[in-house]
Order: sequence, then C-alpha cells, then structure tokens
Amino acid sequence: MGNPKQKWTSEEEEALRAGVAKHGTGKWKNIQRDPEFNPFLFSRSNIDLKDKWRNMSVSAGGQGPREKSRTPKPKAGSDAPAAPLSTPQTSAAATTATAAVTASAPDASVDSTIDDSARSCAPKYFITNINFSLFFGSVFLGGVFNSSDYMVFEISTESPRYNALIFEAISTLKEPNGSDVSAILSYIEQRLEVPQNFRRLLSSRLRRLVAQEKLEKVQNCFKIKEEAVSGTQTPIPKQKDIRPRPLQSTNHISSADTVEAAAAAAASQIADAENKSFVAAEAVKEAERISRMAEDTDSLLQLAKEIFEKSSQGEVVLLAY
DNA sequence: CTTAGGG
DNA sequence: CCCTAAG
Repeated sequence: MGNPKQKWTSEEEEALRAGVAKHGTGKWKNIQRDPEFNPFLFSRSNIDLKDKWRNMSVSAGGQGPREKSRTPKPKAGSDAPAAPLSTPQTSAAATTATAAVTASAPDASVDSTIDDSARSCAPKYFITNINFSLFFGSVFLGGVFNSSDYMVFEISTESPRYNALIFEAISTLKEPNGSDVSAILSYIEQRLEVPQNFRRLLSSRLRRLVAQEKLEKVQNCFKIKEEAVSGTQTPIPKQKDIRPRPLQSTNHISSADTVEAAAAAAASQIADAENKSFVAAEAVKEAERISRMAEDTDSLLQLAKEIFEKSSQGEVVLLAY
C-alpha cells in the first residue's frame, strides 16, 4: 500500500541545506548523523535526504511553477539549494522528541475552511502567527513558517502498519535482551505476506524507531524503550487500553502504551527542566487524550483547535511523542 | 551499509 | 517514498 509521505518542514529543509554546505553534497549519512542537524533530521534517512535534495534542486532549478497555491515556499532569496546558506542558528536548542506550541498573535484566528483539493488524508487548516511542530505516535502535526502572515497547519496520519507489528513482535517475544532483526522478521512473516526485500525495510524501520527513541538497540537486539528520565520514576501509573485492534482478528497485544510511555518520558524531561512536576502530570494527561483522539481525523481537527486556543493565549503547552 | 539514479 | 544497481 502506498505511503502517505511525510511533508518536509522548513526546519528540516534548512538543516539539509546547512548540512550540505558543511559536509558537501553526497555525504547524506554524515549530515543525518551530525549532531548539528540530527535534531531536525533524526526522522529522515540518508536516502530521504538525497531524495529531498534532488527534489529541491529541480524545483529551484527554474522549472516548477507546478506548486500551485499549495505548498507555500517563502524561500525568499535561497533559490538553488546549492546556494550559500546560513547554518540554522540555535541548532542545539531543538531537541528531539519534545515540542512546544506557542503563539503571540491575539487576533489569530482559525480559518476552518477545509481545502477541498487536500487529499482525504491531509486536510490543511490555515492559522495565523503560530509557530510549532509537534508529533506523537505515528501522527505528525507540523507547523512551519513564522516569516509570513500565515502558516500551514498540516495533519497527516502516517501509519505504516509495520511499526505496530514491530512493537507487537518485541513485546510478544518477551526476550530479556530484546529481539534481533531475524526474530522480529520471522514473527511478522508468520502473520502476513511481506515483500521479498522486507528485511531491508524492516532494518530501516528499526533504525528509524531507534532514532526516534521508540526503541532501544542494545547490540543487535531491539527493545521497547520506556526508560524513565533522571531521578523521578515514570510519573505514569496509567495503563489504559486505548487500542482495540490495530489489525484484523488474530490474537495480539496492544502496543498503545508505548506511545504513552514515551510521552511520559518527554513530559518528565520538560518538568525536570522547569522544576514543575505538575506540568508533567498535565502533559501525560494530555498525551493520553491525544493518543485517544488520534484515532480519527475528526478528533484531530478538534485537537488542532485546542492547540490553537491554548497557543493563542500565550501558553506553552503540550508535548507528546 | 551508503550512494546514485530510475520508478 | 520505494527499488535496484554499484561501490
């Protein structure tokens, strides 16, 4: 089945440009690994970078007024990707799994005009003066520009059913040291038909999940990451079962708490940084609600509105992953 | 496993 | 994004 495609944020594009400037084109892996850019590109693979660079190069190469009105690119000045570029200042500032929502415009308003041209899976809502990026589980909410009068608030639900299978495999196998690729592979193969080169795909997925801190790699084995951050224990006694059935019948265990565990970790990190434990509780509560809402698009719309409302009040809230 | 290029 | 050929 075709994949939804995760839209590149301007931050990611910026990081990519800076990366190419620093390492040179062709050193995709280095760029991706560089701690300078990893915070922005950790969810992209070296191949993704290559593909993106190619796309950027062609669209900037004089052709493509194809963009129509969608995909606003306030790429003022920077024409060709190869052009001089400024490294993303405060690169270290942005850390991986957490995200904040902020806003400064009192008169901001949500234009709930749902664009028809938008594909069923990626409705877009225009919001003014909000700058954020946030994602959790397999759902990504991306906000981008702060330079123009508006920004695009895109909601995309990317769910490569494989991720769920991976978590399911690991937690089912219950191997103390984690499961290696082969174990996970055979587990999945027993459940459904997989492409011939599935092993490669699986490896990529695993690597990516590790990068996203959803999984932990010990040696050659992978474990589900639930690690609690320094000091405080996981402030999340909750253990709700909010995912009836990712797949069709067949017995399987829910992998929903993985999302919440990660959210809890992120929450405690923030709290630790600000010495406000109640913030963590609040965040966890939010994360759980988000997980639930992520079930359907309608809820996402509502979620979007709530994020917007809080943001417009100047709050810095929500973090989940 | 990483790149480059075609699909 | 995915796939394949090459290094």
